Amino acid sequence: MSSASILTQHGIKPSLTRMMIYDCLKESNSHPNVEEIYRHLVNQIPTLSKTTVYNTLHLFTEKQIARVVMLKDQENRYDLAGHPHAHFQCLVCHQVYDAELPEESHVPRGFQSFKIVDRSVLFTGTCERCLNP
Amino acid sequence: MSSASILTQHGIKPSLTRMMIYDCLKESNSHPNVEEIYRHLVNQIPTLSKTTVYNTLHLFTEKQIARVVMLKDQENRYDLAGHPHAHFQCLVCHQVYDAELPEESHVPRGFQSFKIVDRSVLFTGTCERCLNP
DNA sequence: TTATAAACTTGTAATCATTACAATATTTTA
DNA sequence: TAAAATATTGTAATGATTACAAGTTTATAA
Repeated sequence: MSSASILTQHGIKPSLTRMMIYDCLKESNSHPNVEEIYRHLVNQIPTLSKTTVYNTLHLFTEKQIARVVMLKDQENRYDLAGHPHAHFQCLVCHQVYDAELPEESHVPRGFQSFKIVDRSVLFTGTCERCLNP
Repeated sequence: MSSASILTQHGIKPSLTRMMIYDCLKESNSHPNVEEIYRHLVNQIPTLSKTTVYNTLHLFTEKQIARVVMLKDQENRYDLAGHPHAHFQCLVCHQVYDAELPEESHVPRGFQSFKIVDRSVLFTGTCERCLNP
C-alpha cells in the first residue's frame, strides 16, 4: 500500500514532508533518531526544519503508525508500528538488533481491567561479535 | 541483610551517602528519578550534590545492584536489581505500575550465541482508574 | 477568482536531564 | 604524619526536546 494511503487511513494529511519521513522510517531498519532522519532528508528538502521532524514523529506516534523504540539511550529512536518486535541492545558496542517478539499476548496478573495497547521488550547483554572478537 | 553488606558484597565501599541512596531505592516503590532521590535526601545530607547522586547510580548499575527502569520517559528512573519485574505505564496519567514478568526466559530465535543478561518488558495503555473515572 | 480560515512548516530561544571536569574533602595506606 | 587513593562537590558545557511566534501552503466559501 502507498505511503499516502496509509497516512490518510490514519487521519494524517499526506504532505510531501510527512510521506518522506514515513518512507524514511519504512526503508530504514536501524531505528533512526531525529538527527538521523533530519540528515537523511535535508538533502532532498533543503528547507526542512528539525522541529518539523519532531512534530511529524509526534503526530505519527499519536496516530499509532510509529512508535518510540524503548532503549537505554538518551535520545528517542523510532519504528513503524505494524510489526511489533523485540530488540536486543549490546552493552558493549551499543548496536541494536531486531528480535522476535514471543507470541504469548499474556496479560499480566492483576491487569485484566487495564487496556493494554502495546508491549515493548528489550534484551540487553553482549552481542556475538563482541563476545568473539 | 544490611545495606552496608550488600554494597560491600558488590565491591562498593559503603559510604553513608551511598547507603542512603541505596535505602532510598529500597524503600521507594515508585522508581524514583535523580531529582526525586536528591530532594528526598538533601534534607538529611544538606551538602549533597546532584552529581553525587548521578555518580552513585552509575556505580550501582555498573555493579548490578540497581538498574535503569525502561520507560518512554525523558529522564531515567531507577530500581533495585534483585526482583526483575515488568512495568505498565498509563498513557493518560503516566502512572507506572509494577507487573509480573512472565517466566519464559526464552531466548529469541537467532540469539543463541548472544549473552543475554537482562530483559525489560513495558506494557503501555490506559490504567483502570483512567478507564473508569 | 479572491478572501478567509485552517493546517502545515520553519527558526529561534528556552528548558531540562545528563555529563565533563576541576577542585575540595575524606579515607586509606605506607 | 605524609602521600596516595577514593569520594564528594559545584560550575559550566552538552545535547535532546519543547515552546512559541512567525511564515508558508493548502483548503473552503463567497
